[in-house]
Amino acid sequence: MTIAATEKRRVILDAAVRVFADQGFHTCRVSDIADEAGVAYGLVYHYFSSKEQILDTLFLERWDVMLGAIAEADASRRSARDKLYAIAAFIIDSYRHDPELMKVIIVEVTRAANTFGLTHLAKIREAYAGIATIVQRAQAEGQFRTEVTPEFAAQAFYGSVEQVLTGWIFDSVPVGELALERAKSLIVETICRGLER
Amino acid sequence: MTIAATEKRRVILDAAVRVFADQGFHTCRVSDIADEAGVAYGLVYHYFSSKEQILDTLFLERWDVMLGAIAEADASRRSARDKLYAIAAFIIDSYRHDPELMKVIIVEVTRAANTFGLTHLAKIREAYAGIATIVQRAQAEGQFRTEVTPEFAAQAFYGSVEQVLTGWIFDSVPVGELALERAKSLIVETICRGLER
Amino acid sequence: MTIAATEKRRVILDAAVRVFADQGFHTCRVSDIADEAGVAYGLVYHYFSSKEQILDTLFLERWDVMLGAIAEADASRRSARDKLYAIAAFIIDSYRHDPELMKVIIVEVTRAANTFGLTHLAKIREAYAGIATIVQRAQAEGQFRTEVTPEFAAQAFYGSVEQVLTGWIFDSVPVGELALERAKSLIVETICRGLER
Amino acid sequence: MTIAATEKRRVILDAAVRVFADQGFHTCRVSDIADEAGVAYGLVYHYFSSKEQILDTLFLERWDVMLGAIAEADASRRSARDKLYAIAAFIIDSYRHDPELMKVIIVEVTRAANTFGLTHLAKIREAYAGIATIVQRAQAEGQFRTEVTPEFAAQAFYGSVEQVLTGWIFDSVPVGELALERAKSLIVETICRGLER
DNA sequence: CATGAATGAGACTTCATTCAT
DNA sequence: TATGAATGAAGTCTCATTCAT
Repeated sequence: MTIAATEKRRVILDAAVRVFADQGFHTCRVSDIADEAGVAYGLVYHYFSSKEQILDTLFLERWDVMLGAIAEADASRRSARDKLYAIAAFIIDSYRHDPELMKVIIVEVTRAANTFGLTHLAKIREAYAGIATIVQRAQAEGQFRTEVTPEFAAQAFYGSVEQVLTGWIFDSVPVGELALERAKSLIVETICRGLER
Repeated sequence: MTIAATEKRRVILDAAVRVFADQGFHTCRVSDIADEAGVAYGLVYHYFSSKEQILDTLFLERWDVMLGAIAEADASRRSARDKLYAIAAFIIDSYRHDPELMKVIIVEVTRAANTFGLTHLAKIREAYAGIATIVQRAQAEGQFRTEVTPEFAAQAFYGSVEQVLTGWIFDSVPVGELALERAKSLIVETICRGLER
Repeated sequence: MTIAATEKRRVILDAAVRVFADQGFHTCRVSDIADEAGVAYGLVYHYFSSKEQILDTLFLERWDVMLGAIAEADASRRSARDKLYAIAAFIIDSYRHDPELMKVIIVEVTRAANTFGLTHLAKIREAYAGIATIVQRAQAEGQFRTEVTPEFAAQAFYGSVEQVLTGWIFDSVPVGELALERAKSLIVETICRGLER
Repeated sequence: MTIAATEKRRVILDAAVRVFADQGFHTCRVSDIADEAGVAYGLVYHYFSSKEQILDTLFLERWDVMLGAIAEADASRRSARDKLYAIAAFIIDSYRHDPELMKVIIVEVTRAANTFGLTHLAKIREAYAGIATIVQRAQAEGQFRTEVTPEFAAQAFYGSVEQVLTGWIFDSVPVGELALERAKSLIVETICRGLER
């Protein structure tokens, strides 16, 4: 595959992000993506086997990075609170960096697990599992209380973060830098105080 | 409208819950609903103007009950923690009573706000606002810390609850009675400890 | 199914015969059939699940009649020559009665077995088998020589008939009544003289 | 044209035979041929102007050889029966030598005359005409009866041969050497006895 | 109220062919 | 000669919605 070829593929993916974010996956047409990318209709099918596979690709590209971030946080020698902060920060910075991509991932994949026959459920759960591991270690080391199961805590934590992002995504007002930074602390503060001894 | 007529309408709505829960709103066909309800194709359009309106009806029916529950909790003379417990309990009991309906509401409406041109966004936000009011009062009365804004706290609280439900919804294993009960306490415990002074 | 409904189905089938005969199965579009039938595009798919299923229906309808004719000939108390004459006459009269339908069956199904994954091969072979049975009986009774296997003779006989029809099908000149009648005798005469003692 | 170039052209033609025989002309894609030949997509279009032209080439290459064989048989000083035997033998040996090519020619061209706008009809009829000439001479010389027209006899003869080949083509069981040899005699025996005085 | 036949716009996908390199 | 990315017309099938009965 030549460099030029790869570039067109990227152009299509980037266009798809904008189109999915703007119109929604179900509502948009493949031709909208082709138009947005400035390429011929058929080229989309040269690189991707279906509209859904474009979404899959976008999701997996990004989600794998996030799983990496979670694993990295877990592997570090920080406190559980700091680890969770790192994760919240990663997600929120992802949103800051590319809000459209995060919108697509959350609205069309993460929060729409039903539609695609639960294709990505296993992958999504890896993230919950990674967070649960962090909680579990913190409980074992006595930082966190054991009343709440790690899995449950992970759900609560991730749910809070995603809900906050969802709020921003559908807000008419753009989110300021300050709000983004504060959110990191507030989520972690709220959840961790609930979990800590 | 005769009683028989009303009954058929109800039969269609109940069938729609099962079909939406099973196949998803976008994937299912109107004829699937008619088949499931055991009525003729056209009768669906006698009672509802579109497939979407069926979903709207299901959502609004239930959501209004929930807004009532939130308002009632707010109006009561209990502690903020007890109020939030009442809300979490209401949502979880809703799931216990009719998991398919809750699945539809969460997966197809609440978590899919993008798809329907944000139709129900305002209505959904009323719930957040109701919860935020409770938090705000608790802050004013000194029960809750003021570091976290009421809106933010409401998002975190609601997000946790919904995320836990989502976990159940996509779990292959049915949730036991005990787990349902425990979840109520755990969520409130986790979040309120984080919010309380 | 009401009578009217059945009629529209028939109208579509009859239109399909004309369109398939004129343009060929692969070349024509479903919309051509709908147009020829004077019905809406979607109605074709109301009655048939695919373009191919229309062809299947046409073929099976007619072929079953032919299998009946072969079975009837076999069951009769006539000489083998007369039985084969009856079959040749049936096929040729089928062509006389509805040349377009026979063109479609021969050109698009019988002689195109490859295209449809050999869907109808078994059904087609039933006809050969029926003819072979007639030959076999004639051999057992001493009317026919045993040098040629019944299966082989059946192929030769059916092949001759179909080839003659094919000639007519692609002829620019329409075939006269006389030629049709003579063909019956000539085929049987030629083949049976070869088979008889 | 260099030798290498010619070779690639041949490689593509041979690959096309396998692909057409396996998938059918309409079902296969040009890229399937390129893949099978192990050449780049575009090279197919360097040597051939269209997918159809590949089939045309395959057909004409082989058919001209057959017309030669028929002409040769006609020109020889043998009996009509021996001439027809020579033709049947040539066709059957063609199948023995390259069954896939014969399958393609019969299934996709000879028996599918409709599809390609009757492109090759004239060429195909040359074969019938050649056979008819042999019959005609035999009638003129008193070897064959005159009840059957030469054209008709040619159709019956060719139809029998092709039908037998078609049987082999779609048989799951490979045909033995003996069966191939016997078929030559049986066809000629059956048809000529019917034609001879 | 009830039926289900009829409508037709719309979307995805395919793939023969072209063309720049 | 050789490559394979790029093009875009064309066609099948779906399905929400309408409507005559």
